[in-house]
Amino acid sequence: MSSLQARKQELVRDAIWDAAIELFLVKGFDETTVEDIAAGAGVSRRTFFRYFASKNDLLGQGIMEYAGALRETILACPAGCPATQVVREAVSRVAAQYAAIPRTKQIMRIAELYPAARAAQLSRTAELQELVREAFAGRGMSGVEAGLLAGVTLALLSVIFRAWFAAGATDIGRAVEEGLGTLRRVLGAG
Amino acid sequence: MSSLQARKQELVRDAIWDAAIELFLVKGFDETTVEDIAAGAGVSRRTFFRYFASKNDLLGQGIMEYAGALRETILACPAGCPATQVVREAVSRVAAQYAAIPRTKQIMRIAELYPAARAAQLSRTAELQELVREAFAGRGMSGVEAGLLAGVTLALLSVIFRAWFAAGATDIGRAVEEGLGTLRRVLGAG
DNA sequence: TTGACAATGGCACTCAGTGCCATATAATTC
DNA sequence: GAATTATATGGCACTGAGTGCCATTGTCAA
Repeated sequence: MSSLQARKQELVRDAIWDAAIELFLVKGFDETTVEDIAAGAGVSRRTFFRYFASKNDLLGQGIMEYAGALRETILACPAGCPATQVVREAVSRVAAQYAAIPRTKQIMRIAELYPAARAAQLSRTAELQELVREAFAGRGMSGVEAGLLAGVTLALLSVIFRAWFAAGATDIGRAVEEGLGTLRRVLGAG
Repeated sequence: MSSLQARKQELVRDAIWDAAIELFLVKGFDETTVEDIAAGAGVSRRTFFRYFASKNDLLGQGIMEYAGALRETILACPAGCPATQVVREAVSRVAAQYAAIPRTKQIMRIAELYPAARAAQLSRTAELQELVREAFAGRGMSGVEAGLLAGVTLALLSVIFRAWFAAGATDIGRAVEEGLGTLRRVLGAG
């Protein structure tokens, strides 16, 4: 399915995304209207909404694109696989994928600058955590286990991205191990 | 500050809240407009926005009312206090407080029924997690530790509320212990 | 080339959210 | 108790988000 239409759609989607990020960084998130973005991308306002459900969706869609991969990774681990191993694989894989998207850093920068943008991203993160919870529950875990592991998984992802964003490059596999180690150590005492 | 004005404000706030919950449960969340709520509370649309920043705020304000208590509990623990103890106290205290609010169950019911309402609540939960993270960081922890503990804390709260909502009453102290135990067990292997 | 199908643009509409100002009600002062 | 000052409210008007509808344009297949 790489027809001319599909490629044009990808082009338009990218144009919208680029125009939006540019404007967010220059004018600010709240000050940029959908109309501005559409104009910047050379497209009508109406068309914008055919690609993105909302202005916030511009920030969240990148996250959600990999929700499926996260879910599959969790469900793909063999039945007897210990929970930490599942978390390890899921976090490593998704972090690596997400870090590879060029727009990720710019989006994190925008979220860092503007509270409304940060709120939009946090909202998506919470949504993603729900999906992860359901995936863990699908592995035959109790609701409590699934909920806690989902929390741990997303917290790890968040911590890793924070480090990755702050320090430039990060060895993601190593960061996951350190995070799990920290968690064990902190929870172990008391 | 329990003047006549203050008591009237409380009255109006409650009237709006009650009207909103009633309408959400009867008409549905998306189908209920701010104008409906204002009319139901016997107040103008403009006045609604003087009490609540948005329709979503009706669902989130209950959560955020206790953000301060959560933060203080975390910061109040003595310096050498182990992290699990901090988490234990924070979760226990806030869970008990939040469970005592009459509207909590109805709001959870609404969030259960309507995706948009659930999204609004999740958004607030994520916001709360940020505050908790900052509180842990304020205890002199590393960013990684703070991020992970905040994730664990909110996951525990979520799990406990889920149980509390499903099963009617729950021994919150016991639930916290079980949650922490589950977490140690699950993370210990592998 | 023609006909089916998808993408786009433009229009109009509802609703959220906000600034502004006039009015009414409470608190304060004399 | 009357006058004055704050504060809460209501109404109005405005911008912007998001959506349904339809005419138009461009793409694909026969």
